[in-house]
Parts: sequence; structure tokens; C-alpha cells
Amino acid sequence: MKQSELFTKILREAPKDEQSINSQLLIRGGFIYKNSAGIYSFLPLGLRVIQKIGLIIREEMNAIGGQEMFMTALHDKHYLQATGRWGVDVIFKVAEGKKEPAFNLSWTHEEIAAEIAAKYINSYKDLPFSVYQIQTKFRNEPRAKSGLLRGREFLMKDLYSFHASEEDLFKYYNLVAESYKKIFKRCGLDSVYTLAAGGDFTLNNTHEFQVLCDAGEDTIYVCEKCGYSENKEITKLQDGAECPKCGGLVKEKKSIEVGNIFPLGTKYSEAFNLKFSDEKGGKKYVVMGSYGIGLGRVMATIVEKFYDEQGIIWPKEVAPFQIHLVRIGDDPKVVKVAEKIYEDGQKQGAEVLYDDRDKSAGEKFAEADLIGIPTRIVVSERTLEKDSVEVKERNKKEAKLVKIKEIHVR
RNA sequence: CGGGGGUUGGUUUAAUGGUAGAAUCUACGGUUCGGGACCGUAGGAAGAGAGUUCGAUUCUCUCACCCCCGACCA
Repeated sequence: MKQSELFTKILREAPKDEQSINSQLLIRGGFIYKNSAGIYSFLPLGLRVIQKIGLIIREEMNAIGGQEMFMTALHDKHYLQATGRWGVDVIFKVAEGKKEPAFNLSWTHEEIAAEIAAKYINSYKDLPFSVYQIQTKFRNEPRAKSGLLRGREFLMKDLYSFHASEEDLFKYYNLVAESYKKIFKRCGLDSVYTLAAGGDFTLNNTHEFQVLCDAGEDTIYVCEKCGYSENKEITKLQDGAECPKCGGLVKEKKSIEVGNIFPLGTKYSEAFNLKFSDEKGGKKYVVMGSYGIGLGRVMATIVEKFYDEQGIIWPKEVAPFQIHLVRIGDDPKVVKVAEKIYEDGQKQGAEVLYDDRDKSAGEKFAEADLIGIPTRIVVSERTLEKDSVEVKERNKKEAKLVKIKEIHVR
């Protein structure tokens, strides 16, 4: 991609109505656009990051047998009425004309998934299985805040699993937990597996994946020794307590909840008559689990964890591009070499953002640092004097010269 | 939902009860070219409504929207 053709531009200053690091940097860099409080559009650069995160999630979900599907955003009220959730505060209800609301916007899909499953599941032979989607969720948060960390509209990956027994559910539950750890790790994030409450979803205890970060709104207690953790909302632990698992020291930490998993039991299968015949011909309710990851929140968390005074420092796997090729000056030799590297990269399918604009070196460097692409390659008259280009990693201070013939961009 | 703050060009801001000034930005021209270069010319702004007033961007009220703290949070 040539930067001269990129739709968005860099903002020199952050809009004053954005306070959080993630929204300031993402808006300045042209990744996202705020339409309303807690409602953001993803611009070309930002969408690339979201798609990278989505790709990681899809790979890992597919690896544990998840089948991708896509459910609706508009839900008839009978779904939530069936489980007593029509009255939940945060749901957006939709009225047609002057009538009472008959629909709500998708805020989660347990009911939808259960009803669909009920049409297809007859036998224990149909179980277990799991389906997932990456889809928009709407939640009318009383207070949207912190940029992408807490929005009213956001992309979520939600996985629903269906089992013949509690035992089988928990086997899969643990498999998903491992899968989630991998997903966050690939996104550059260390997650803490935290015991938490189930809210409107289930009376069971559930688990959250928390990333330690002062920008977070959750408080968790984590054992320094074994990593055992409980959320403040359910715990009896406190700062300095002894870990109930290993006797280590428990510390209070601020954190961001990037994912959660719920063992749902039969609440939703009972509401939608989701039953199966077991080996003896007896009818039983299907046991369900649900599992969520907020993509935008993951993206925001990455920014909150990886930035410096100059801008974002994307981990490689989620970076919008892998290489930022920067041309300095418009000397014909410089242009020629830069174009050659770019064209070769395009043929190789490399993810290169080529800064072909006529701007000063300082401005180009400042903008490259803000966007935060992992590797920067500079071509200038100065580097060409040594038949070289300059290669610098965004997360390192020093740059090195590399001979042009040794540059292979892919 | 309770409390606090806020709303002036695309963005950041200044002053002002009487012609809204700048920076950045955008366009054009010129000089530049390794850490947000410089000169010139041009373009572009008061959230909505009501009130007070000869006159309101400025004062008052209502509403909307935004940010922050708290409550809430799947």
C-alpha cells in the first residue's frame, strides 16, 4: 500500500475529547473514528489490525473444532423473554413506529444459538459440537469509557458449545481456556486466568482472561507465585493475603478483561427445549457453554500495553503492515531503489506500507513511529552512498545499515 | 443513573456584550530534504433552542452531545 493513497491521515494532536491512551493513539494514527461515545468505526488501517486479531482467533477456534457461522443482529423479543432477560438494562430495544419494542439488537447469542441447535440436535451422536462467530454486539452501557475498552457497539467473537454431560462440557471448557491463552499470547498479551461471577448469564462461577494494566477497570487478586487469581467482585482475598492454592503472596492488580468463558449448564436448553436422546433412548437437556472475546478491546489493550512517547508499537502478529518503507527526499536514485523494493515486496505478497509522500524526513519518522509498524526501512541518499538501506525495529533504539542486494521483503 | 467539567475553522487553541486572532491543516508557488523545515498567497469556525439587550460566541435558562469520578458491568 502506498501511503499517498491511504484514505486516512495522521492527526498531529489528539482530539481533546479523548483521554485514554488507546483512543488517542488510534485516532491520531487514523485507525479508528469516533462516531459517538463508545461507538467507533474502523478505518482501513484499524480494520487491518482487527482482521489480524480475527485471523488468530479463527485459527485457534477452528483448531478446537469450532465451526464458524454468522447469527443475526436483530432479535425478536421471544428469545430474551424465554430466558427472562428481556428486562436487562443494557439491551437496546427496537420499536417499529409507535408500537412497543418487539426486537432487540444483538447483545449476546445464547438464546439464538440454543434455538437453532434445537432444530438440528436429536441424538447423543450429534454431540458435542461448537459454533462461533465474529459479530457486532450492542450494549447500552450507562457509561461508555476509555476508548475501545468499553463501547456500546463492538465486535465480539462468541463461541457456543453443546454437550451431552457436564463432564464433557468442562473438558471442553478447559480446552477453550487453553485456546484463549494462546490467542492472547499470539496477540502479544499475557493473560491471567481469573475466577469471576456469571452475571446475567449463569449462576455458576466463570472465568475471565485478564491482562494486567492500570488502564483497566477491573480489580483482581493474583498470586505472585502460581498465578492463581480471583476477581474482586467475588473474592474473599485481599492484597497481601496468602494464596489458597500454593501459599504464595497475593497482590491486588488493575486489569482489563479481554475474554470470558461461561459454563451455562441447561438454562438455555431448557428455555428452548434443546434435548437429545441418549444411548438408552432417554431424553436429556443439552449442556451448554459460551465463550467471548472482544476484538476491539483486545486491540485497545495491545495499544495500552505497547506504546511509547512516539506512538504505538504493534506486536508483529497484529500489526497492520509488517514493513514501513520510508523514502526520504525525491532524488531519482532514491525513488528508484524504494520503488524497486516496494514492487518486489508486492510480488512476494509482503505487507508493506510505502511512504512515497513528499514530506520532510522528520515528519515521516514521526508518523511512522505513531503508526507503529514493526520494521522500518529507510531509503535515502545517505544510505545509498553505502549501497544500503536503513533497517530499524520499532521496539528498538538502534538502526542498522543493510546492503540493498541483501534486502528481501516478504 | 448520581456528581464534576466541557462544546469557537478538519484538529489544537486565544480574546471579546459591538469587525472572532493564531497554530496546525488544505490548495497553489518557491526554497528545502535524517527526527514533526521555511517564506508567500488563498480557504475554512461559535452544538440547538429560548430569554435579557439597541446588539449575545460572550450573560441566563432549557435541551443535546462529549470527557472524567462514582454506581453498574455478561
